[in-house]
Amino acid sequence: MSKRYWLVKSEPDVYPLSQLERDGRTGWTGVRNFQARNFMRDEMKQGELVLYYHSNAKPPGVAGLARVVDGPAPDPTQFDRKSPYYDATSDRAAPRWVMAQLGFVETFPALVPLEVLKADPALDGMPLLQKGQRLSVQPVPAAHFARVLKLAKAKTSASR
DNA sequence: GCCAACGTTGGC
DNA sequence: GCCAACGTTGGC
Repeated sequence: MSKRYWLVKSEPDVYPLSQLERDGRTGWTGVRNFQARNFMRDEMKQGELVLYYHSNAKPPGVAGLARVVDGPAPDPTQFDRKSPYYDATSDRAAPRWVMAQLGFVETFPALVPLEVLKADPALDGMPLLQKGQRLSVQPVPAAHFARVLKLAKAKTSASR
């Protein structure tokens, strides 16, 4: 089976890519959407690459790369009464929410802005760009993933 | 700050 | 099972 590619969203005010770089790796806690959970639980495999997207940012865009560094694990915040992600209905014996485990890979030389992604015909149909999509964890078709990397590199050479 | 789009909840 | 109300996401 070939590798898949992913995208995760994070608000830079909350957990920017630079923080993942400092931490090295992190549990992707706080996801409370079933579809996103299912991707993390069932489909994200160790070693797969992840576009790290900054949402609610100025401007929003892809900041760099992360990697799935381990299998999924129960999200501890669901059992933490002090956490905003606490879920009183989750059973410890069968936790409802899981987290992916992500490691830092690289920060792009420059952010690839959402505006640039939208303007690129090669990215037509990319899930991120679909109207109304809000998934914080989502798949990225291989061709789109390669294209985003190319845009990130193109920025580098253009800035020299 | 606005608001469109979406997911979830709960009354019936 | 339907659907209105509500809360959240996230670009602008």
